[in-house]
Amino acid sequence: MGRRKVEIKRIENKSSRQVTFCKRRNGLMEKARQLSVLCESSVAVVIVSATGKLHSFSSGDSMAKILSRYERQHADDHKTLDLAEKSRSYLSHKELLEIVQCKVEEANADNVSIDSLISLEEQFKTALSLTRARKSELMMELVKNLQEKEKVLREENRVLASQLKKMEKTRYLETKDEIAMSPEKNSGNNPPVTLSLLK
Amino acid sequence: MGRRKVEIKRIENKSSRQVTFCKRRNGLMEKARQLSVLCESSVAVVIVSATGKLHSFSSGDSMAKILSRYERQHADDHKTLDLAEKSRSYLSHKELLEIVQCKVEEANADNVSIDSLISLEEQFKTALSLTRARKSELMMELVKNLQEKEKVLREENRVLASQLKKMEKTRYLETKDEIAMSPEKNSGNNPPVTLSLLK
DNA sequence: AACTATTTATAAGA
DNA sequence: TTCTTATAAATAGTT
Repeated sequence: MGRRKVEIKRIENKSSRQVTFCKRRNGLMEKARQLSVLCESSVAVVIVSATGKLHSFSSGDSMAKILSRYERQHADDHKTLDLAEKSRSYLSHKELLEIVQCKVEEANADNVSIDSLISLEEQFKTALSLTRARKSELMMELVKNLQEKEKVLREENRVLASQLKKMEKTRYLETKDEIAMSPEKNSGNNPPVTLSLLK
Repeated sequence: MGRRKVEIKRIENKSSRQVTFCKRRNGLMEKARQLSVLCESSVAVVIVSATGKLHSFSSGDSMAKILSRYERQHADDHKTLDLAEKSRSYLSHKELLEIVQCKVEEANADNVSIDSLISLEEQFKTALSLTRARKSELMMELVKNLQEKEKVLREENRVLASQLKKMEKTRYLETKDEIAMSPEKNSGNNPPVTLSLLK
């Protein structure tokens, strides 16, 4: 439906491919919208351009709802996918936790088998101990870093303090000379303030 | 693009709506395919008919991959959805566990904050104990059921045994009469076999 | 981004 | 349902 018939195969010219992408993308979205309205159905379209840019359309029902319907249907398909595919861990921690929450509630309500709960228990046990281990590891790292930082700061401070002391001493001697000449009271004996931080 | 122009609004006639749904669904899928080929992009289409039937198309890249790209983009959107929406727990136990596995691996590799791990630990702790509690509950139920069943069976068995005993006794008396007439050796004193189950 | 010659999709009819 | 066909709609190439 254009000036000439086109074969359905990759368009080699980059710019005309880009233009066609834009036009047909819009066309597809519009068709999706029309279908959803005319036939009151739920339609979701997700397009990822060659450059990785995302475009999506979803009718009345939210995208999540439509995709969830898809996932329900295909829940068992995933069992056979390889791990790389399974690693589509596109959920944030937060989302994972929400799902875990749901699952646990579901496990509490439904007719779940004991076997499946034993396995769930085991998996959570493992997940818990791995999480805990990683947490400990990170905390140890953090502590180490903080200790390192403290050490550096202490050293800096020590150097500063010693420099200050030296200065005080010099000034004290100078002041003594001055006092010898004009004997007013003077608070020259204060210890350097920074020393307190070394306690 | 038909005999006449149609307004884009719900088609009231049920059968023509059905026909239109079918035609336009096919049209949409074909358009999606063409777009993906012409512009080497990833396209996913999910359609849920008014009757809840599912239809989907995905180009080269698997549906899961395309949807994961979508979810990655919108990971943060979900934070604001209400709980009902979040309850899209459309994952099987198995899938959940795969994701948990991934998450744990991710937590082990990435620059995850300690705070987030503490929360993850807490959540897994809760999930573990809830799962464990539900498991115990179900097992108790199962045990109770089994005990109930055993009781019923025992009772049945007892009744049968007593009936059998009665019969044996009757036969024994009859046999004694026969022996009195023709005195051959006879194993008539065996206790009923079923009684052993009552131990 | 508009235009328009054509192709394509499809609404209604058979 | 499937096919046919008149017509609306989409779009390829052009400006």
